Amino acid sequence: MVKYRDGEKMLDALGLPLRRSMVRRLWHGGAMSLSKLAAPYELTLPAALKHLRVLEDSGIVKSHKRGRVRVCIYNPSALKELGGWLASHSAFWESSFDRFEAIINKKKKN
Amino acid sequence: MVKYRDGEKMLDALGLPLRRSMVRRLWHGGAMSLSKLAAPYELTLPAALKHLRVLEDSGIVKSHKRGRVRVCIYNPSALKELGGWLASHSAFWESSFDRFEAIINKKKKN
DNA sequence: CCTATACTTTACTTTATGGTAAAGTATCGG
DNA sequence: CCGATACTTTACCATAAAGTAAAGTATAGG
Repeated sequence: MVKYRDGEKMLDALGLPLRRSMVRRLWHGGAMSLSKLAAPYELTLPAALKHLRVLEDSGIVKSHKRGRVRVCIYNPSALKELGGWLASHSAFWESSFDRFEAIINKKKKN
Repeated sequence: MVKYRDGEKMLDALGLPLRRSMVRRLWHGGAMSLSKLAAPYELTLPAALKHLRVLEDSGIVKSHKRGRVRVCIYNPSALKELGGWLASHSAFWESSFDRFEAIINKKKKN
């Protein structure tokens, strides 16, 4: 089961057009190596790896090493769950609101 | 009817924790003025206005002037539609993929 | 009217993060 | 083994976007 914390991470991850495009590539083209994933963009491998890590950390993408190749795979269930939450706009917004407000209030001087 | 283009804008808008918090405030606390919306954060009014504009442009939030006060309102249907798309991961990903790839390919020299 | 309020605009400054190059590590293929 | 390949790490840079201050506009209230 995914938690609302992952919802936040997913929204952060999807906040960049480039990363959304990478997700689409994986969703469209199936599993592929990091190099192949990065190929259409004017990106060095380190940059592509950084973005992959953000996507992986959010749960939208999975990856594993097969020899010297990093195989990247789209994880449909992650966005399906995020979508479910947004559609019903319930648990996700409620709980993360409280967390965020707590931080903000601590920061303010009153 | 909202288009997939708005889905892109919504994801861009929700890509910042601060803006997500603002959406939660409006969802939680109902309609409020820009000043009241901005109050919990260490933000000047111009900065808050910028973020409001991004949210408004995406359709997640609506606003109108009532005298000298800008009243901000959460629009539940926007995120509901985005959620529906993500949950069914179909139209949104398909169509915006083509658009984005076209731009990328034009940029690359081959 | 006159002052205060509530933005809004303009013209910047600052900083976070997206990007790179270069060197390092691990695996493959002959 | 040995060179080539496919990342990975480290250290740094460049800029877009988030932020500000200051001045401008419009409305409210006495």
